[in-house]
Amino acid sequence: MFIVLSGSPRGAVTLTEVSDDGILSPPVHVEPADVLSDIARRERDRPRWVWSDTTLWYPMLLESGVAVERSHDLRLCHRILRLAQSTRNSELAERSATPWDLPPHPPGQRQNTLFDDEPHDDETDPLEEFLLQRRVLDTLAAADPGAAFRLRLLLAAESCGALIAEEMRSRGMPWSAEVHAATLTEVLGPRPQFGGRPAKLEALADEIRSALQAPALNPDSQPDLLRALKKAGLGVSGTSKWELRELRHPVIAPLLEYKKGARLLSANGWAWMEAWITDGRFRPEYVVGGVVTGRWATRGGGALQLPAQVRGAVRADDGWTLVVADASQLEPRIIAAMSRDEAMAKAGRGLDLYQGLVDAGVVNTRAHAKLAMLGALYGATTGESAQLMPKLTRAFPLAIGLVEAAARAGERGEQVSTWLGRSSPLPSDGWREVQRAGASPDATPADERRARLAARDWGRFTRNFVAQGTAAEWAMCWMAGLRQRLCALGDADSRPHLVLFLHDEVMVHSPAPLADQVAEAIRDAAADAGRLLFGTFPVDFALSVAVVSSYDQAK
DNA sequence: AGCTTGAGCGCC
DNA sequence: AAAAGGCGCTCAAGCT
Repeated sequence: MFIVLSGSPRGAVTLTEVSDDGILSPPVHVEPADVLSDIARRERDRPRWVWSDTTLWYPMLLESGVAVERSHDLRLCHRILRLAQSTRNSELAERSATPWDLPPHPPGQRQNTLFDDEPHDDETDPLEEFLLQRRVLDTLAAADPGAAFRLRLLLAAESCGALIAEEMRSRGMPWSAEVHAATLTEVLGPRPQFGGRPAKLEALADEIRSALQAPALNPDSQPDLLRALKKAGLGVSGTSKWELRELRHPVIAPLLEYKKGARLLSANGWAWMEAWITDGRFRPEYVVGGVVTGRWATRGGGALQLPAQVRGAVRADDGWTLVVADASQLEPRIIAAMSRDEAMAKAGRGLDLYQGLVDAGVVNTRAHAKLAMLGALYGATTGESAQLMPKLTRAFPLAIGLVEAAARAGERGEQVSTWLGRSSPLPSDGWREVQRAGASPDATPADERRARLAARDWGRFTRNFVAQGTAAEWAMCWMAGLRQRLCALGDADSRPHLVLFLHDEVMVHSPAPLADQVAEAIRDAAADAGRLLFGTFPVDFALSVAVVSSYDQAK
């Protein structure tokens, strides 16, 4: 059963029940004061809540301690359906753009008036949109039941992801400001009282100035630094650390150390801490579906790029513990399953698929296995990685064939789709124009070259899209299943809960005595996700699971 | 003064 | 040694 919510999250709300058969009950009007209790009461029947945008509706509920089990996020689902190859000719895809096509609202601006205005017109009415989406899926189901099943699974997983994102933000990641501050002081020196560089960083800057004999140098200025390096006789084209690392000169060591410190200061320094840590919690804003492939993004805080340096500050509360799990070599296992490549699945039977490649005699070393696999997933064209590719192709023709086919499709300007049916965007008009010019009878060699390079670029993108996007689907199913299992553990006020999701990694903050049960739930949910997507195909989704008191102890 | 762009580097 | 997919964030530089 579905309940469609329309109106404004903080105002009066209209609820319409829609049965699984599509029968509508008369709409019920609820006054603002009664909305929370009404939703909480109806949640006992475990409906799927249908609303315009989880980020608009769910925070209000969570603030009042109301969690919901299932939802359908119309905006996220619309974006998937609109682009999907499998619903290509549907009434939804053929419509001109509506407000449902808008990207997620900009940072800080959580009130989106587009869906709050009352009354809604047909274009913005949540019930209309929901019925439209149902029609599209029903039509697909009649033509291709399997595709409809997978797409519905994707929409449910995406919507559940949106719930989880808000729940994680509501609980927050446990963060010790004391540990973080101690790390900063150790690396940078004490926090400057009146701005300026911290002492240890300033000392390094002085070392750099004297090593380069440039007393006025500001090491933060790329052009200044580049000029000074060249003047000191170093043949560099930029100031990046991977170029500097190769040089032998007294300035290199302090310069690299300076860069590392300066990076820590600007990205995760005291200012970051003041902006993002409150009451011992880090609450980043996750953007579900923020990446074209279906991966999540974040807005502010950089939660998905926490450097190893500061991970020690993620610490469980007293009496609690962190259960951290990550899927090993997820994307290779995904392409093995998608292509039904039994040989590659067999190589991934243990924890380490790369070692499995060595044991199967495909390559000589683990490092080669990793390099070759990354080349296959990202489309390496040169270097050692590309040279290893033929070995992979011989050993795993199905899996490699799958990513190669995705690359060729992209080069032709076609869409590709993930296992559950999320489709890649079409290339831009500019790209098509470049292809047209390159194929024209009076194309110059430069035109042809430009077309070839652009085609290859887009092919590398579509190649990676199918693997990265399907991996994201597996991860969302994993996490949704885990969330369900965690609900059955502990008491309401001491329940293990997700606090971090990082593409192929999850972290659960758990009462210490429940850690083993949480670890088991994580493993069971991973196995479930594999079966949900790929049925009985024998591919292992291996996990490494660690029970730790702080994040730096994982791995 | 305020905006965009590019370099650089952190994560998967 | 760098490369090759997806991102976010910050700073300085360069622009209006």
